[in-house]
Amino acid sequence: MQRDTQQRRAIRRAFLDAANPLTPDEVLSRAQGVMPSLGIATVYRNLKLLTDEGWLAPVELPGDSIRYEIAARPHHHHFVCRQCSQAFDVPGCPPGVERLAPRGFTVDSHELVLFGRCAACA
Amino acid sequence: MQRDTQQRRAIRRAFLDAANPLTPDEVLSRAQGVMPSLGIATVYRNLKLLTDEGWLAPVELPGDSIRYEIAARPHHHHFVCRQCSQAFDVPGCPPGVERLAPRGFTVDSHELVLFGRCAACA
DNA sequence: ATATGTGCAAACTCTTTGCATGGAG
DNA sequence: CTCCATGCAAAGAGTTTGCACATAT
Repeated sequence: MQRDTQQRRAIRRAFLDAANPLTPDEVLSRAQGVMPSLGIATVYRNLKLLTDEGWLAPVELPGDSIRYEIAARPHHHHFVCRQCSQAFDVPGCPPGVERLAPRGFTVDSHELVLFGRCAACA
Repeated sequence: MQRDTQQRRAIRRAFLDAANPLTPDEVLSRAQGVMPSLGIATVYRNLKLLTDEGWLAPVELPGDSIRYEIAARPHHHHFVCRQCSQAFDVPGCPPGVERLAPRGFTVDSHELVLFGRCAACA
């Protein structure tokens, strides 16, 4: 069974407070605000655990480490700022995306990433 | 100035012969067919160099190492097979993709990745 | 002849794992 | 009191860099 440790609670809190997908490092520094002794290995272990559990979903955006976000969010995509390299959520999805696949290929999911400058870095 | 070494020629050949974007490792093993003494460090150095030159373009598909492809190709996207983890080119692009960005954000490029089973792994 | 390019090995970064200790139940 | 979870440090994977030697020009 799963224990409700301070570390795990701090990590979950980090995601609940975040508006964007977070890298392991971002999770570490945010969660250390509450739990300063937290180590990076624990972060990785919990990211894996919370993902297996279905609470987190991996967001594999190019360029950086893998990020994670709370799984129970509606379908959306991401914008990555080339300046500050933060990831932002983008609502919506272009229709008909799955139909681009070549004949004989089966699409089970897709990821769309926009690159550019975020409002703060513009 | 740039020297036309056997190694560099073997690396360029690997891309000219490939139909898909290649990871550094894939480049190494293909180019070693022609140049067996080729080392991975040389591959990395040349990938960087050919990219800076504009001959290659990085394709940062999630999940794996970064891949590269010849830059002078028409705009297209990619399909990644979850079984064999190869990347395939997908012609076409859904219209209006750039308009998904939030107000105040500037889009300079985008990447669309489809995931699933390729024809061979289906 | 000269300076760029290469191969090797060491350094680095990111992630995972082993092991003794700590804390939730 | 038990066992799962944590922290630390070491081990792995992928990538980059320093240095002496090779080679394209």
